[in-house]
Amino acid sequence: MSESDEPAAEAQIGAVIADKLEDDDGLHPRGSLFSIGDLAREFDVTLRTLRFYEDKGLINPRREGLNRLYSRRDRARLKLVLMGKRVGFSLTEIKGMLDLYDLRDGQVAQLKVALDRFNDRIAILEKQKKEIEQALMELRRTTSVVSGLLKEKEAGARRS
Amino acid sequence: MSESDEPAAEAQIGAVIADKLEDDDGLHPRGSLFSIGDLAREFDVTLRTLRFYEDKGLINPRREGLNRLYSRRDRARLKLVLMGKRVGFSLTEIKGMLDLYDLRDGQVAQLKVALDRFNDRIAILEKQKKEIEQALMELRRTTSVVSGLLKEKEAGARRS
DNA sequence: CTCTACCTTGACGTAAAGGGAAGCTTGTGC
DNA sequence: GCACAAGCTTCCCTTTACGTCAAGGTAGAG
Repeated sequence: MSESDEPAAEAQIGAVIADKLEDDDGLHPRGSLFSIGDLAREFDVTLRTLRFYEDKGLINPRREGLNRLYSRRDRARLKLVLMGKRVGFSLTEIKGMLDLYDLRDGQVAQLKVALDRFNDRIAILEKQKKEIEQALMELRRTTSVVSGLLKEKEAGARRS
Repeated sequence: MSESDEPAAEAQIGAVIADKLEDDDGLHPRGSLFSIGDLAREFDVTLRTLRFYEDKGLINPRREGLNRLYSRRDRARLKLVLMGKRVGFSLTEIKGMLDLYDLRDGQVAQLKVALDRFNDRIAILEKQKKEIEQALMELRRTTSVVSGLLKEKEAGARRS
């Protein structure tokens, strides 16, 4: 239950939002910069994945020659992406929300939109949960029927 | 709560297994035969789907010239396929189980295998259910954080 | 100079379950 | 004699989230 190990293995959502709000774009001289490998290790994703996300417009690291250089902001975006994935958003949906953030005109409106999406997702997840519960019931019924049949069959076999 | 309407719209699993055990292969003269359209209507699937299933080896209707002719057995298989889908098996997995049935040597062994698969599925579904519950928790936490932020922002805006 | 590790782009593959459309038959009824 | 309904086959398209080569660049270690 310590809290200093595994810095962001599970990316607390609170921290994500917090990071998002830290918002140290490129304002200060040179914050912490990361290589693609750094982020891959930290968040346990493959390099391919990071490049893929970039290709999809989810992250936009600068270049140092050919190599990608990720800022803290890129890192925060990645965190958001991964948390989005965990709760079931598609990359496209996530991009939509990230793009909204980037517009950051009033911010408030954007947050409201995000909030709505979250609530939609919650509804969807609850529905899926019910479907799974349905499936579970059907399966349990089935297994009990089948095991009943099995017992009959075996009993029959013993009698013959 | 009546039980005579919607014959198989939801295919009771008990009935499925029962059908499977009726086992009227081609033994008796001429049972009931169905056209592709018949089954499509009865189970609310498209013709495309039925042909697709055939393509995947899940059903093997005979031909009357070019046209497909489905036997009661084909129909029972279809029922199993659809129920398998409902509980989350892939078509490939379903085919595997159906093929086992067709080996019908001892039958008992096959039923045991099916039973195992069912239990595996149950485990998977339970896991998914937990994941969904996790996601729900994360989302709920997030929404509360975000709506908290929103309130702050709005309050701040009013003060400025 | 050569290894090795790490990085790059780009194209193609994969799984799942069909959807959709083109274009040909066949049967039925008027 | 023709339209219309149903079927048939074949082939390509879709979505999601990457994995997997291919083919080569670059930098530091020894």
